[in-house]
Amino acid sequence: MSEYPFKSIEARWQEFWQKNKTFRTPEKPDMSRPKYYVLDMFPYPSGVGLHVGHPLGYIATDILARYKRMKGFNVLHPMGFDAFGLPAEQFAVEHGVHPRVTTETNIANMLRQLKAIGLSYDWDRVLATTDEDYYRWTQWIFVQLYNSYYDAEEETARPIAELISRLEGSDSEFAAMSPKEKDNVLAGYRLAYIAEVPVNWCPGLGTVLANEEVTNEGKSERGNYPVYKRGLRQWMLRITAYADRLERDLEDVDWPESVKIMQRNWVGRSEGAHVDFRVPESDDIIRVFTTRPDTLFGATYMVLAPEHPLVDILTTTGQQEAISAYQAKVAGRSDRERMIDAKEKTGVFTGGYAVNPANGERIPIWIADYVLMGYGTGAIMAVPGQDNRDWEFAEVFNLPIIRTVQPSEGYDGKAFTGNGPAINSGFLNGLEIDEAKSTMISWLENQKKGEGTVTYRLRDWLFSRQRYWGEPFPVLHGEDGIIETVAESELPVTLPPMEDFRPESSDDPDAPPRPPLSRAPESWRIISIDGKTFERELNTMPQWAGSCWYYLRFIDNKNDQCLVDPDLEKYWMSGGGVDLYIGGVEHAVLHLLYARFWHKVLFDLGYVSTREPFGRLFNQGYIQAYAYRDSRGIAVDASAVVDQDGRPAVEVQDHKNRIYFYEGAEVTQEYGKMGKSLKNAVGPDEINERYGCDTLRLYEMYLGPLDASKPWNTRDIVGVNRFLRRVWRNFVHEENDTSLVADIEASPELMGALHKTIDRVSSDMERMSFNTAIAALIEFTSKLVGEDRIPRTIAEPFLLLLAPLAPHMAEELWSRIGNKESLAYAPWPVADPILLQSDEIKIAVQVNGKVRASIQVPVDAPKEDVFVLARANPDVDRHISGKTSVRDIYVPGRIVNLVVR
RNA sequence: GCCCGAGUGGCGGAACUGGUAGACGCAUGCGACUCAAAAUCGUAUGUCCAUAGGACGUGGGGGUUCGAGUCCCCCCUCGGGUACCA
Repeated sequence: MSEYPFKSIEARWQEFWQKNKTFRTPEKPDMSRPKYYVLDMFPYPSGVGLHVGHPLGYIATDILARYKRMKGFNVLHPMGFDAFGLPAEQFAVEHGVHPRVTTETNIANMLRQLKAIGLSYDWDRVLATTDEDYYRWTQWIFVQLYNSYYDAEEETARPIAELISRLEGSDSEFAAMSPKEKDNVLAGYRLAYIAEVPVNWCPGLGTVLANEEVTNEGKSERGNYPVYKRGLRQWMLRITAYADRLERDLEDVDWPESVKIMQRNWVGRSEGAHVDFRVPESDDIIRVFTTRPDTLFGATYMVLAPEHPLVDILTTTGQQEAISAYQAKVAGRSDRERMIDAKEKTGVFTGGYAVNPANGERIPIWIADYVLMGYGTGAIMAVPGQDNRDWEFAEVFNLPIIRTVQPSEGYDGKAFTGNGPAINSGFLNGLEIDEAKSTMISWLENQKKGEGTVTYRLRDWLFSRQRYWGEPFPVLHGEDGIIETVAESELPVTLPPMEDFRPESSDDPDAPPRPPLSRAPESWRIISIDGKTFERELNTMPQWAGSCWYYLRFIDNKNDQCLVDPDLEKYWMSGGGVDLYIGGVEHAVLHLLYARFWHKVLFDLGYVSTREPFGRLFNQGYIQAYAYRDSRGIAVDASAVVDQDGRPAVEVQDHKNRIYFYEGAEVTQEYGKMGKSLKNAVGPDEINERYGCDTLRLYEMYLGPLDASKPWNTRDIVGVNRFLRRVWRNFVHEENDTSLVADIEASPELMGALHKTIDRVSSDMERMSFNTAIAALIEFTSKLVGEDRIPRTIAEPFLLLLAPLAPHMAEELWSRIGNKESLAYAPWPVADPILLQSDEIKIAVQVNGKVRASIQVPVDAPKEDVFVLARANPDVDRHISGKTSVRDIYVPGRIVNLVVR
């Protein structure tokens, strides 16, 4: 008896592919052939290894890579690791193990797991963002950003040197400045610059925290230290310069419409006006941005963000206490929490007033947390008549409401946001909104009280981190405050060896940050060039940096002269960039926007040939699983959670009336994306061991459509395993292990079924509908069960169809029926159109839209004949006899509908 | 809060362009093989009423249409993102 020996088969073929470098993409490909660049979003090499959610996308891209090879494409299908980042650093802080060691161990383990799934990556192109010869070029790109500015007129990045020589020549004031002053001016232009921005500062940990690392009580997730909002000098990247292009060029890419919409909303272009409100008896001006300058006459009060710099000046002595208390309350909350609670309107009157520039009225100035410092100017004019949030605020605090747009007839709601003529608005009265806007903008401009403007929700990219395990900035700070970038020949600036990776903590919330690199040996920190002393930048880059351009490095990963060879770049990126990029929709905005931004800069500077990096994007769904949170709202390791009877949560999670505990403390259950955030990962190794990776591959694809999220449940896995065992029995004799494939003629029925299967599987491959492709193969396999011998003309095409999905079994059977070569590059079968045709088709007959019968008709039967046949059917006749015919409908090849009364 | 998705039998899902809802798989029932079990093969399986047959049915409510899982409006629930998790 030979039961499907998956272990030996899978080991043999994985070794074969590795030894023969079957899937290696030549460094110099034959460029006369079409190319297909299929890319996965690369993983973080976590300590727990791959979870079953990762391979969902990887198996899909692998199937396509294998399919495209069989279709004659040069395929580039690489894999790498986004290996800088917090967990390795955190582990280092806690256990004293260098992040490099942890990272290398984790990568080795994940490589083993990836290879064990039979993924056809070009293993010679594996890279990690932590490789010195990779981050050398990440730093190089940073230098390009620093040394460039955005020419808004020409809409392109240019070398800053061009701007300097222009200013030196035409601007005498600039020419006369000291180097330090010039630096300050240029910082206003560079694509990389330093600015002070508000952050969640945790002095106890000596670092900035993400919103998710801050608990509801304003404490740090780790260590429970207090967290403060404070300004910090940070590296920023001027992504806002590209806002328009990032929005506009979405038109040219084949991405899910929802992702494009999210990116457009994230960029958040809005047209409107800046309006200046004067503060009486002072020189202070409060500038606001509004999308509705036409409603200025209805601005009855102003609201500033609690952190707005003018608040302290405007606040009267009587209000001082209330204002400070409110500011303190708000400071401990994240922007997100402020927005979630936005329905509950809170705020405090500053005691100060401003003058409405349209009508000269004195209006009160409030502070409230629904106005965020990070958007617009951090101040708004409140127009309750036309804005819901303002209306609600005005109701709570008894502020005046003036309608300045005539609501439509019968309108009895609160704020009116629809169209209508202006009222109570002086010179605007009677004008429709669009006209009123432009009239008001010209008036403001004439009066020097404001101007028309476009703003974006998008903010510049905060690019520095107070961490060790990231790319060092190739930046030197001179004693005189002058900044210099490290010479290209000196790159990479490698991380110094260290034993203590903690940033310096402090009890003083205002103490300057001392990131881990401040503990680096002086020999690293301080360098001397031409007699001048410099200190290295002590911050590092965020994890986003390395993932911003890895798709380019895969094209030419060994190049030590430039980041990518131009000819290779042109070939692999032709046709609009990466041909297919698969990853989770969680990257819809940040990663994809950052990568597009860098790509556009590289395009402007002439290093890449396409405007966009990723021509086609596809989001795979999530594998979801139960997760658990403790009383502070922090996710705990799901595998260590037990119920009240001490049973592991994974065994009872579907049961009702369970209470869950983690280390003795009660936790709450929720359901969501499998991964590190929710700490609910399940690995693929166990399934591999028990059923083999061809089963795992098929199972993950058979779970449902690729873009749908679905729960992880191993119960159904036997189904696809039975399918593979059935295929094996069809091809290999159970007793003597010999091939059952023979050079005999196939029946016309079987041949017809095969070609319909070829047709179905081929179109399913094209539209990435792998679950239905597998269903088609299962159906066809059932038809083979009764056959003693499988005709070769059936067997070979069938194995080729199976090959991308279950490559180990396909290769094994392919070789057992006498083929000497791997099928990895064998041509994909083509369905014979003649065998797909049939003379008769089945048509459903409806009466008044309800199906009553189905009839066989010739494919080309004329309408009238079909109606006659339909009426002749007894099941139809029963429903139409005695009734008047109103209308007969025939959709050829699909349906008959007889409408009667 | 704001932005983006999803919701179809007991379960995972199919139905690609408005045209027979439930392909395929799991689970379950029955049968064959077997001393027996496993494996395998065959067969049935949306719900309700029932004799032929019929009514209902794609999260809920309304609408458009000869015909709606699919299009439009309102609502509910769940998931993703919300800028330092990536």
